[in-house]
Amino acid sequence: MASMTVSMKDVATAAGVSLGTVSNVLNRPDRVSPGTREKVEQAMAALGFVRNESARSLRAGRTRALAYVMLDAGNPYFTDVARGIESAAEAAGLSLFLSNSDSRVEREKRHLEHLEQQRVQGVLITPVVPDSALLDVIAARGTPLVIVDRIREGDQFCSVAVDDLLGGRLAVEHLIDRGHRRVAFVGGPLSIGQVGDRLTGARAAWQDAGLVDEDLTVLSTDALTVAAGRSAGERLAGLPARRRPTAAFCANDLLALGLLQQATSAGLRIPHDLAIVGYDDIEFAAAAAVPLTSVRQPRQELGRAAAELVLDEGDNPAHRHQQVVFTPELVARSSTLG
Amino acid sequence: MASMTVSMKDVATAAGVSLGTVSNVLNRPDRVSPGTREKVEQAMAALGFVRNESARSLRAGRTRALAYVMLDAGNPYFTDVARGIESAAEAAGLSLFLSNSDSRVEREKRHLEHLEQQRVQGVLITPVVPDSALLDVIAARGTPLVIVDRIREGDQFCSVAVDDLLGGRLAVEHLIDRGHRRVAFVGGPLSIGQVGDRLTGARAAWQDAGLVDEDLTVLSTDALTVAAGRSAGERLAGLPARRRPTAAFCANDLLALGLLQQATSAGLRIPHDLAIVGYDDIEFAAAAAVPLTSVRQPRQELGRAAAELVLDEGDNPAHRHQQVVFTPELVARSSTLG
DNA sequence: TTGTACGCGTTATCAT
DNA sequence: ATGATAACGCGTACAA
Repeated sequence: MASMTVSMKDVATAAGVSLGTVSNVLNRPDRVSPGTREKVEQAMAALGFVRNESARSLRAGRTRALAYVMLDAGNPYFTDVARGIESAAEAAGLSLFLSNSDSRVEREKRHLEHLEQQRVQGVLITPVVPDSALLDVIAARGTPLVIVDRIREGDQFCSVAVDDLLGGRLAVEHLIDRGHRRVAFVGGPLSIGQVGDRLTGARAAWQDAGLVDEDLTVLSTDALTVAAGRSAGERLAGLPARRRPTAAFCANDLLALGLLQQATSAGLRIPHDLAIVGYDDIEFAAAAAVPLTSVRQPRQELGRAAAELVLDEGDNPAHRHQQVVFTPELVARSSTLG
Repeated sequence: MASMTVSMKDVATAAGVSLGTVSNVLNRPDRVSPGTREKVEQAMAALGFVRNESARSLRAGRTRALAYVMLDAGNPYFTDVARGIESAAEAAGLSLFLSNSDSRVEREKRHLEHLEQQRVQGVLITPVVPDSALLDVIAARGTPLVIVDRIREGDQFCSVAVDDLLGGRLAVEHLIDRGHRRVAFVGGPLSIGQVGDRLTGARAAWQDAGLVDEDLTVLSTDALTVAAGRSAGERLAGLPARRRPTAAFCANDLLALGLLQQATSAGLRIPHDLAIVGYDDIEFAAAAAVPLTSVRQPRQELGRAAAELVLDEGDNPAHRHQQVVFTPELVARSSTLG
């Protein structure tokens, strides 16, 4: 109905007090006598007064909000990270704006521009391309910015990530322990830092075990999705059994699930014919028909730590940029333990 | 570095023009001569000017943004709906604020209050409790509000949903066609409208086929999650084979995946010992080791339609509230076709 | 074509 | 304890 908007001035008039008093009721209730406070509060309720956040932000110079630009909202990994961020934001009395770049640079750019215009207190982002110049521009202009899930060297900003070299190592050491001597690394594009690091860690473990490079083959994929996993599964299942790797280490769980599904439907038994290790340990990993061995990352903690870093950068003049690295953990399940 | 913020006034000074001219360059570029425009644009670039959205919104009386309050950001179903909303928002030149109530009323309330304070142009919401009075209050105060995934009768607001009665019917008719005569409905809490409707549709199909009520048992769950599905699976697998239903219709895919996993690990073969139908057809449904038969909902279209309704309500004085109902579709896969 | 001035709703400072 | 008033940055009507 009433498209008319109620302002503090209207409340003041209705309550028969001045504008300043209404403001005091809202912001320093102790500075106003119980009687007038009561009057004002009743007027607010009667008129349906709603604070105008735009005006507050304008006055304050910044919004009471944080923002997280997700790389892929469809990936439960990132929604878990977002949960961690939100819990920290809530504790700080801030709201959280979520947006989704969907791995596309132009969408990411659009979101970042919007957020800068909103004057959010801080931006958390899992960037499509971590060394995008836009990030530096934003940070240079004064918006606290933290990179999530990716380490960037240099002192330009803070970042939080999980040790992907170690994660790759854990996965492959586990496979070697289980007796595998021909392993495929499934993932891509390799230009994605996480993917490259996981592969590097995998190779290091392989070499440390004295195995030859050729037996750790790389099956490169276009994307880290279930569909890409399926197509990798086709390629793998198409190989003659003698040359086929006995195990696959996938750069994330979505790939692993796609691979698992395709391999199963091609008649391979998991883990007997093909063992599979995923990465991220999303909830669906444990729920797969063959529960998936995976490298678990402390997602919520990652998000919380990131949020605390932006907040510190915004509030603490003595803030120093830092790189926080969490430690992953292997969770062994049926897909390798048959 | 520079925590100093650049305003249009600064740009005007730097470019040697007046504030109004800078504004014109931004909002009506045609009303300004190429020469001065050039000067102003260079000044903006040099100073790193970023428009202040708070000031714009204050002036305009509303934000250039829509908001979607999701019921469960961890459920891919809702992120797909969000994608549809975003595409419509983008087409209208608006940004989209995503928030997640996580099925908790107090979180939903908090988000709604924030959004009202932001003066967003419209709120889309999949509510925890569809008849919450808060929704009416917000609508009454003038914020266009559309209910997503739930029909609410009465003319208070618009809503978009998928026909859950039909969906339940499709699922059970399919099972009857496949020869099943003892079926379990798995879902809950039944107080959730969608769940109740799907059950009602299922019962209708059951009765239409002349089957007796007792053979359509209800396995009630606490939540629509993978974990709840697993525990339902335990209960089901615990029944003696003679009494056990030969098929389960789950109120959503997460339940179905949990059930699938638990039943498999309890030694049941899918679909031979137990056929399973899910609901939503999320990507993981097709990717399960036994690909899941599911009832598909047009998620992106749902989101787009909802967004168009809020926009219409905001822009079109002749707007009339309406209830849009989409039609679901059964996608048959191995979990019932074995 | 360009400049001036006012108001959007809020907060904070300064008087009273 | 309360009231008056000046910003915050922007958009626009109006004047020049």
